[in-house]
Amino acid sequence: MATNDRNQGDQAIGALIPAVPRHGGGDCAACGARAQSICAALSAGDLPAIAAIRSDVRFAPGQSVFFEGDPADSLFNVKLGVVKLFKLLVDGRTQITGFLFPGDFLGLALLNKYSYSAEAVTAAELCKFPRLEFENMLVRFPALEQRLLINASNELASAQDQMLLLGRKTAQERLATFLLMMQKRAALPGDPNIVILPMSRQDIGDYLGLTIETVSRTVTRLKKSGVIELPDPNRVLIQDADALKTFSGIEDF
Amino acid sequence: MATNDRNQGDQAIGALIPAVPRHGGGDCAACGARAQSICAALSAGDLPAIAAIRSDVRFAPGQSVFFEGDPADSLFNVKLGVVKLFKLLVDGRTQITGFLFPGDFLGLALLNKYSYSAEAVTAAELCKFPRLEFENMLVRFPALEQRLLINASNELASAQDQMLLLGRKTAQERLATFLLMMQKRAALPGDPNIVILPMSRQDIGDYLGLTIETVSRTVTRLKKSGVIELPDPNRVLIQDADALKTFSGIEDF
DNA sequence: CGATTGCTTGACTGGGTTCAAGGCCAGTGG
DNA sequence: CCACTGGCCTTGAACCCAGTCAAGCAATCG
Repeated sequence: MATNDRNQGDQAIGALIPAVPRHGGGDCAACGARAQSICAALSAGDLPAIAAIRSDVRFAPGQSVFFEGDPADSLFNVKLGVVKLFKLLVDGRTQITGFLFPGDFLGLALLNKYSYSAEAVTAAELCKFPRLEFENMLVRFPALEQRLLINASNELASAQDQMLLLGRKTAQERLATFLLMMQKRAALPGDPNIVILPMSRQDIGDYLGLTIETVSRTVTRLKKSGVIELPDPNRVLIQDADALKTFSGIEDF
Repeated sequence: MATNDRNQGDQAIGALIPAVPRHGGGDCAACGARAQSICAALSAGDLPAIAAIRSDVRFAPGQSVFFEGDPADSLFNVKLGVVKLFKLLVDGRTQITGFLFPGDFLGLALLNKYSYSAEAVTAAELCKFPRLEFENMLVRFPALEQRLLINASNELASAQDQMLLLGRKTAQERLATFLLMMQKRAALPGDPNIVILPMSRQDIGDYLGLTIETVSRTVTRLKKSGVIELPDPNRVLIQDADALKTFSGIEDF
């Protein structure tokens, strides 16, 4: 069993940068995340319609985007930075269900309540859509709804991978899988073998169902066995990708 | 770490009942699963269109519906019985990602490959749709696609609950959560406190990330503490639902 | 500079796994 | 009718991987 009763009050930090939206943000044509986001389903001609309902919101590291149980009034696209989604048990044990990168979508909810919490890991900028207006867009642009379904299917497949990891993999297999996943999503442009870990050891543990100490020890073991190097704690150099793949339990990488 | 190298050849049993489809099955109006299935999104007038492309398939307990990696040519609705979805590691470790009951849908896939395996737990009857024809239906009936998206959102939410369970809950909390979940889905009509467990202890373990022995021991402990009774191994009488809810980590039950 | 924060390391503990045996029941065949 | 068999579940004993508790260390910041 794993208990994490670290304090939960980080969102106070965020108050430094009040997440005030700039309205009718327009200019989706210039959005760096568009090509990777659900908005790619829209033609250039349709962009103004969605630009009219959107706004930008910024978050400081540790600042909360929304809490589990909040009324799900908004949907978001990550434009910049990294966001984590997580669920809590009453005693503070935390499970991070995913890390979101630019282009990723969040906010789908049942019964109009978010079923998980979302918090900025790094400084982040999100594109925000009011729920009702967004739902109108779905009716108007079926391609957008189709894209959302594809999106949800992808997430479902990753969720199942993650269940396999959490239910059956060893600490070393979990770390290896995680590093390969991060390599896919956050490799340094220029050197695909240098992976940046924007999140803390605590976050990695909460994502992999491990404690911070086990994460640290396992990373050290991978380092000592020559599979990876650690120029600094938030940067991993993958020395032997094949070994990592073998450790990870080989899905498809 | 958990290893399950039980044999995988059960589908031979299924050969006794060759899963031969009865074609153009028609008669969706009489389908017992319709109200709970995605087909509820269609009006009575639209039913013939989908009836024309569907067929019925039957499976014996242990018989495989499809394997991870197979070309995803078909989508299915469970009409009768229970089906399990699971993923395997190379050494045989198994994670069941979900149990499906009548009305549940399966088969959404990326890149035209199933990303998990599906197998009948009990004798089961499934309604089968060829992929291409089904996709045409989605274009023709946007309400169906919308329903599918809602469906996927629901599954995603359960998947996140399951990640919390697998990553952070104790054996006892997992079992309590599982029994409450099964009560919701498989309570005996007549007495909502008698829950039928159609799957083996091995399946329960593979779903909860535990070994068969831990499942057995934990069930015994719950029995000894008076929370449940076991008339027989596949039937649970819930004596103290509140205690179960407390044990489970209380989500929303 | 002391204090704080985040990461690492060490020693010990413990919950769940592993290994092994035994019980129960349905099906089978002598 | 009963011995035998094989599945499935339960129980016991020993072990081990990851958790817990507790320092220690390095970088950052008032």
